[in-house]
Amino acid sequence: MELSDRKKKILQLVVSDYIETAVPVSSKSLTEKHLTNLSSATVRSELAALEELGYLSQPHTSAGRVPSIDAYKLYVSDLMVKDNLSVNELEYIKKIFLENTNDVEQVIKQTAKVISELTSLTSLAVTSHDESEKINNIKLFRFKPDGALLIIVTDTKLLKDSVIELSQDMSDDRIDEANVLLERMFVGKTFKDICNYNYNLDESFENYKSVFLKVIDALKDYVTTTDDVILEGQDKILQHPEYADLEKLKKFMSVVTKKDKVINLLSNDGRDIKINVKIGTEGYEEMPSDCSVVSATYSVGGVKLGTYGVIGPVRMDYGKVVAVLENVGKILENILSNR
Amino acid sequence: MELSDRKKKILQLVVSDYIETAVPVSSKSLTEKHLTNLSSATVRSELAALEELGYLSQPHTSAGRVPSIDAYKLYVSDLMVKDNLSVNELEYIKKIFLENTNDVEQVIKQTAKVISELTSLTSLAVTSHDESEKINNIKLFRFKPDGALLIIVTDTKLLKDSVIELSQDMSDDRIDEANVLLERMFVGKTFKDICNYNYNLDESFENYKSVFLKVIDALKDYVTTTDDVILEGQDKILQHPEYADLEKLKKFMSVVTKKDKVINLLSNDGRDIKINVKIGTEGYEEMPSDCSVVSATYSVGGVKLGTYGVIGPVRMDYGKVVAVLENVGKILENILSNR
DNA sequence: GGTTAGCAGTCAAACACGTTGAGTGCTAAC
DNA sequence: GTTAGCACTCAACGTGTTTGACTGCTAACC
Repeated sequence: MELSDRKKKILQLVVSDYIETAVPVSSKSLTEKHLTNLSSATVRSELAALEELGYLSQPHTSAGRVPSIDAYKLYVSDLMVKDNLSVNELEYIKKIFLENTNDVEQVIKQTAKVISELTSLTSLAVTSHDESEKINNIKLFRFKPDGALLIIVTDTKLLKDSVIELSQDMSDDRIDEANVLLERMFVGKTFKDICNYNYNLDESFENYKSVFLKVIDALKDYVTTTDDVILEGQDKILQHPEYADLEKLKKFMSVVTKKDKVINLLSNDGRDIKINVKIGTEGYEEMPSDCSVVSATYSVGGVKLGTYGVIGPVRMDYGKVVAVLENVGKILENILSNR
Repeated sequence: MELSDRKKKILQLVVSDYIETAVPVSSKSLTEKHLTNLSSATVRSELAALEELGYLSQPHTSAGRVPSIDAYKLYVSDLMVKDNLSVNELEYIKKIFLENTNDVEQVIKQTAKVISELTSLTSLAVTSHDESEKINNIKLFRFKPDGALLIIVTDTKLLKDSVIELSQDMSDDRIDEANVLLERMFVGKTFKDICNYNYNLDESFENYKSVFLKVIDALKDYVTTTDDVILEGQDKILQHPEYADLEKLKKFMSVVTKKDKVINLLSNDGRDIKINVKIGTEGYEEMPSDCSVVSATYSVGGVKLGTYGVIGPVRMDYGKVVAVLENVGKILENILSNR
């Protein structure tokens, strides 16, 4: 059933008021603040109708109304006005990304931090290990007698490195030779190619066989390894009155500090949408039910960079959150692709 | 004034009981649990004496006794029995350090995590940028047309890297030549040497002047840059009843997430002791006063690795904490120096 | 002198109760 | 369809009251 325009308007006011104040909204406050041409009794009957439809509920008979999960969903999809970020906020985002755009780790951390700061919510991030990422540059660098650093630069121009053990008899010359071969073999290939291809290292590799096997392992590791999870602004959750309860806080923290659970929260169920809003975390055990997660996946030139998002009370400022996620994504993608 | 043996014994029991239970200890519970050959009235008069001396206090007249800051100090310096870690715990520590002993960042994180896990407290770490650290290996590695990675291996065999911008006309050959010069100039030198020495790059450096200046800047940066701060187990604080109060939690979080404040908390006031115990964080503004910090500085071969510690309620298990810090340090230093 | 039993005193915590006021639903009139 | 008026509900708050876990004190005892 389609809601009348007035019902929509009232529902929108209730949700946005409640998001702002965290207090059940009463018919009186609505007529005083927004609907000055209506009496509270009229609004009351509309509210009763909306409650009948499942969009509102009362904590107790003599309290105002609180939005239901369905109301939030409708609010996000239909009723909400997306925020515009202020010039200051946009400048702040840009400033953050001016430095350190080489180190993946740094970029992710900074991104998560910006998002957390601007939304006043705890932010989450998982790095994507995109199989279709192409290798642009690869090289071994000996840093101690029995160890070398494998440095990989990909499409997105972000650095990755890992340590490779060397056998004792690996001379510097042979590392140089190995580097030539490495370049020939892997530059221009995607991680997927490498995983699928079955390298049979013939006699020309004789001298480097063990090193090459380790390099291939390391490359495969980038794809199969469990994703990195970053958490920023854990303290932000304390600002929200719904988490004044210690038990809820504990639940929240215990989920948010567990890698696999976070990955689960940020998954977008295969749907290919830019911004993913999960209202009410039903189905996520251990999670307090009045939690929402809003996430976005960023990519550069078709290669996924990672998924970023925020987690907080269902009563969060979706307009602002969506605006922040969109803008951070836009700016980040811009900077990374124009290097 | 020196305490009688019995007073010491009773004070020790009160502190350890309170640490365990978080409940003011009564004369009755002491005679029931530990001092079965004394009556509660006797203990009561001893408690009254200890209160007179400033070691104990009562939350209210009809409550048991709670240790004062002075009592904790005496407990740590004189009365406490240091814990022995279980075989399982020792194995757990060793296992953690088996991998990733090359990447500084990883080592620090893991160390902080182990400490947090074993003590059930929030752990803090600051990396030391020790001026006296010697450079073992240094090399530039081009990873994109206008950028190179500067890789430095030090005495402690831990990797450090930073990105150096390259001018457009820097050929690969010239990078190779620069690397030869870099090695000649910096290997065997300490960061201190480099900071103090005034490099006047004569005509033989003509081609690399700009790169060298950048490298020198990067090297100096390692020393002057503000230290990295790591935080682990922030959620652990929720387990302690003294932080059931939201305001305290906020204060705690706001300090613990601020770099400069953490560095301050972990500073050892120039005193050259292995384990530093700060009981009651008086003088640290914004910090709830009933906080303690226990920290230790780890080093390998005379080079400081960093300072690690825990922060939590004054009522923490000092015996356990000290044992964990000592053992983690021993094992870490061992592993790193025997590579 | 140190130790103990007994007893009066204190006070937080828990519970019950009354009051208040912000909110509602319903109804009758406009 | 809208509104004023009124009875009703119930969380929040403040005020007793009771309970029991402590203590300090005192007088007797070893």
